[in-house]
This record gives sequence, structure tokens and C-alpha cells, in this order.
Amino acid sequence: MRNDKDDRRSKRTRQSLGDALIELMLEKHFEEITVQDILDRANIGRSTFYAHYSDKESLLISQIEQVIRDMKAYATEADSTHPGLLPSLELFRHVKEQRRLMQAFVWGRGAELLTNDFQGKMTALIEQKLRALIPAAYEPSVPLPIVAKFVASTFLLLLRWWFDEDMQHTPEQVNDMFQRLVMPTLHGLMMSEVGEV
Amino acid sequence: MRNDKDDRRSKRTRQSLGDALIELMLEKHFEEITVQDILDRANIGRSTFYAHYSDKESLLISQIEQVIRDMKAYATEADSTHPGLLPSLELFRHVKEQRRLMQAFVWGRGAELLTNDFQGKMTALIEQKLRALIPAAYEPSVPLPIVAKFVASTFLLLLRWWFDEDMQHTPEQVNDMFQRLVMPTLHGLMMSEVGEV
DNA sequence: TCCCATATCGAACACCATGTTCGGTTTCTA
DNA sequence: TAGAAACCGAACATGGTGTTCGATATGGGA
Repeated sequence: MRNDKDDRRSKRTRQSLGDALIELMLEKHFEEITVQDILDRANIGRSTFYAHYSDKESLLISQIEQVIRDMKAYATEADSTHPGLLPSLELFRHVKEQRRLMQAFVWGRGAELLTNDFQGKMTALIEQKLRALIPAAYEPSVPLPIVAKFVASTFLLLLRWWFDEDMQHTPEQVNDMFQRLVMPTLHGLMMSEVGEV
Repeated sequence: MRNDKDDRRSKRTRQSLGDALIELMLEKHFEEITVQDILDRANIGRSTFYAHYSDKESLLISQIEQVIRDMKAYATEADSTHPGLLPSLELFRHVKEQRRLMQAFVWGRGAELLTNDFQGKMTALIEQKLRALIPAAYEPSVPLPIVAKFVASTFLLLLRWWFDEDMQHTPEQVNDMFQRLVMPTLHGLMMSEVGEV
């Protein structure tokens, strides 16, 4: 708990634990993963684990935050070359690259805890983008937070389906579906051009 | 486990356990509800619980199935007077009536287990309706199962938000948002009239 | 109404995961 | 190279789980 140091040992430990958790989440549900499982997989001592994280959930959250940080960075980077609501195609590509990781979290036996946490963070990100984009005088026939939830849940829904199908489809195809599902509604709501999402 | 009898005692026991679980789910997360909590609330003996259900999850599932049965019955009944994809307004009204129950499941500390199970059953119901409704020659630019997931997840998203807001809005208002979110996309996909959803 | 099958009770039990403690060992870094 | 800090791992207390079993209560058929 006090190991916030840059000490190589600490970093190595946290890395091992995170990797182990992700491996395990591709094998079984989060709830049925035991701290001991993680320790065995990571070759880390019991007390060391509790020196870094208060429990399983804590470790999971730290991993989610990592993934979100990555996506956010990726999204804002892609943004500069390709402004819009959400550089969705780039995101779908990113997901394909980070397959294992994303799979563990969004799809895997990945815990429903994260369906909330992850989806929540995703929603916040989208709402923020929406706000920056809406016409000054937007008459909210549907409140903005709902629209954000709507977009985020559709995005994640497609992601899960994509994984279900073993990612046989290309990012372009998935992105195309995303656009088809989300754009008519957005156009309808905004009653103005919002460009490509 | 063998008490599938119509014996009054069995029914009373199951009823009590179900009620207790729902009460508790309005107070805390499913994961942190203990079998003992349920027993105390329901005034049922420990061994009796295990005579009916193999575990907490099993009890939860049986309750979900009950709710789904109700919604299905309600939906198909409303259907006869008001055909369409989904008698969504009627459903939102039904939800408002069954407030406590629905709240426990869809919103409550209601467990994420059910976000999967419940949403899955809901999706199946919608997909079935969609199939009966689509034009014979429907060119699926987006596969039907995805469309069903899309509709179901939007429906549940609105339900959760409604509960978050203490149900201050009317079923009509919520239904209006639902229509605004879902209809443009459906029309776009079907490229034909599907009537009111 | 009576009788018996069966449901319920509840205490006791074995089991297992959790999170803590602590003395000893290893590893980093200054 | 020395000392601070991280790691190890065995041992422990705690608390929830699911089972067992003999005793008691209750419902339904005759």
C-alpha cells in the first residue's frame, strides 16, 4: 500500500500482477479468480500483493484505468489529424491491436464490475466530446448524458459482439455498423451537421 | 432442490426468500448480500434455503425469470391492442407500476450478473419481434442480432437513468426519448416503414 | 378428523478464501 | 558497500458456504 515508489521491484511486481490477472480473465470469470490464482501465476508472495492492492477489485480497477488512459491518449492523438465526435475507426483499430487486453476487459470473463466502471469512464469521455461539439443553442429533446450513454453502450455492444465473432470482421466493417447505428439518431437530435463521428 | 411441489409451505418459503432478496437488493449490492442476510430477512432456516436453491445466484435467477415472464406476458398482451415492434410505452408504464421490483433488478445494487442475464433475455425477446416484422427481403447492413442488442441496451439504459432520477419523468417522456434514440436508426436500416415501435 | 408424508428448523461441521502479521531474506539505490 | 525498502511465506483469525441429521411442525388425502 505504501509502495508508490518508482522502485524497480515495485514496478515489476505490479506489472506481473496485472499481467497475471489479464491472463486469468481470459480463462475464467473475475469472481471465480482467487487471489491465490493471481499469486501463483505472477509468482508473487501473498503479503506482497496486499502491500500493493487492498484486494482483487483494487487490482482490477488499476488495470481498467490503464486501459482507459491508453484509449484516451489514442483518441485525442487521432483527434488532431481527424477531428470529430469520436475517432471511432481509429479506436476500433486500436482495439484490434490490443486484442488480448481489450478482450479480457470488455468481453472476457471480464467481470461485470467493469461493465459499470469501464462503461462509465467511456461515457464520461464521450459526453465531454459531445459538449464540445454541440451547437451553442442545442435544445435537448434528449438530455446530453443520455446521448452519451447511448453512444458508449452501442460502442461497447459492438466491441463485445466483435469479440464473440472471434474478430473475423475488419475494424472498417465494425466501424461502419457503428456509424449506421448511431449517426441517424445523432443527426436527428442535433438537427445540424456534426460531421463524421 | 426436490421441493417442486405445490405444497403451500414450499410456495410460502420461495415467496419469502424472493421478497427478502429483492428488499436487500434495494439496500446493497448483490455480491455483498449474504445467505444469512436473506435467511434473517425471510425468517427461513438455513437448510431450508438449500433445499430450494443451490445458492444465492440460483435464487436471483429464478426471480429474474419471474420478472421476464411478467414483462413478456405484459408485452404480448398489450400487443394485441397495439401491434408494433415493442409496445414500449406500455412497458414503461408497467415498469413504473412494478417500480420496486424493477428497480431492484435493473438498477438496484442489483448485481451485474443480471445485466447479462436480464439483458440477454430482453434481447432475445426483441430479436424475435424484429424477425416477425422485417421486410421479407431485408438486406442486413447490420446483422439482426446486433440490432436487437442495440434496442435492448438502449431500453435498459433509459430504465436505469429513469431510476437514477427517482422516476420523476412520466412513462410518456421516457418513451419519447426511447423513440427518438431508436427510431431513426431502425428506419434507416429497414428502409421501409415499420410503424411505431 | 386423523395420519403420514414431507417441509422446516437449527445446531454442528468441514471447507475454503480473505486479509493480517512478523521475522527473515533479497534487491535496489545512493 | 551499507542501509532502506521491498519481497517472502508460514501461520493465524475471521467469516461465508454448503451439508448433514435428528427433532418438530404442517399440509393434504382418506
